[in-house]
Amino acid sequence: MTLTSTDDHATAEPPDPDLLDELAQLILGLAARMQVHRNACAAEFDLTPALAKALRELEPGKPIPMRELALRLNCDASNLTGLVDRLEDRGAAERRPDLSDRRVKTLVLTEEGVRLRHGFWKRLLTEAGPLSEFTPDQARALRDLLLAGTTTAR
Amino acid sequence: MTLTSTDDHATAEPPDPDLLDELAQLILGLAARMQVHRNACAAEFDLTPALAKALRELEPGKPIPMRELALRLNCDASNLTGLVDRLEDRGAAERRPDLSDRRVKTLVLTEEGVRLRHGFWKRLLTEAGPLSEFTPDQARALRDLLLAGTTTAR
DNA sequence: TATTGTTATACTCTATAACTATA
DNA sequence: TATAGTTATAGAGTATAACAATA
Repeated sequence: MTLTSTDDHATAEPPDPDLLDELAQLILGLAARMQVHRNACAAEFDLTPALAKALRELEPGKPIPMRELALRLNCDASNLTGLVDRLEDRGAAERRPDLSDRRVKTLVLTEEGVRLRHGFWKRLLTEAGPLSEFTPDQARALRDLLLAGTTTAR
Repeated sequence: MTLTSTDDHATAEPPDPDLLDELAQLILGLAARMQVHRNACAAEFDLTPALAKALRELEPGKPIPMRELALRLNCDASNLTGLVDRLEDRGAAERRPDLSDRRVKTLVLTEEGVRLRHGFWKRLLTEAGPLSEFTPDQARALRDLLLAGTTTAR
C-alpha cells in the first residue's frame, strides 16, 4: 500500500476541478454512511443524534461552560437549554455554578454520563460500520492523510 | 485511472481499536466541517440542507421515481411530498406520470433545476472549503484510498 | 453596555400511521 | 394483498429575538 507521501514542492498548486469534484463526492458519501451508522448506534443507547454529539464533546472530568459546548456543537446557545435538560434528566451530566463568574454554568459528565459516552463510542467502533470498508493498511494511510490535512490547515 | 483494487480482505485483518478510534474522530471531524460548508453554500442559493441534497441526487436528464429518491436520501417516502413541492414551487423540478405504472410519479430536473444544481455544486467546490486543507497530491491519494474502500466493500 | 443562560417562537427535518389509487 | 404517493401528526433540531442576572 503506497502512501505517496509526496515531496511536493507546494508552490503554485493547480486545483484540479475534476479531482475536487470526485473527492467531495467520495467524502460526502462516506460522511453520510458514517452518519447513518452513528445515528443507529446512538438509537441503541436511546440517544438522539444531537445528544450523542453533545455527549462526545463532554470529556470526562473536564467541566466546560455551556457556551463552550455551543461552540463545539456549532449551534446557537439557545438550543442547549433543552439538550442539557435531557442529559440531566438521564443523569448523564450536571450543571454547576461557576464560582468566578456567576452568569456561567459549567457542565460536567456524571459517572453514568461517562459510562454512556464510553459505551456509545465503543459500540460505534466495534459494530461493523463504514470504516470496516478499509484494511488496516488503508486505515493507517487514511489517518495519516487526514492528520496531514487537518494539522496543516484548520 | 488506477483503481488499486486491493487483494486483501478487511475481515481477516486485526482491527486496531486505537487506529479506528483516531480514524473515526478524524473522519467525523472532516464530515462535520464539510457539512457546515455545504449548508453555508446551500443557504447562498436559498436552499435548505435537505433541498440541496435532493437536488444533488437528481441527475440532469434522468427522471427517477419519488421512491428512488427517498432511497437515495435515506429517508421515509412521506418526507418527499413537501420537499418535492418546494422544488416544483421554485421551478427546479417536475413531477411526471409514469406511463407504465400509474401509481408512480417520476421526478426530473427542469432547466432551472439543472442551473441551480450546477451553480450550487460549483460554489461548493470553488469556495475555499475543508477540502482546500489538502494539497493536490494529498487529494489524489485521498481519492484513491476512498475509492479502494468504497469499491471493495459497500 | 456586553455577556450568559433562558424562554418564546417559528421553520425545517424526519418518522409513523392511515388513506387513495393503483397494481 | 401489496405498493406509490399523499396526508396528518408528532418529536427533534435549529435559528432569531427578547429577557433577567451578572459582568
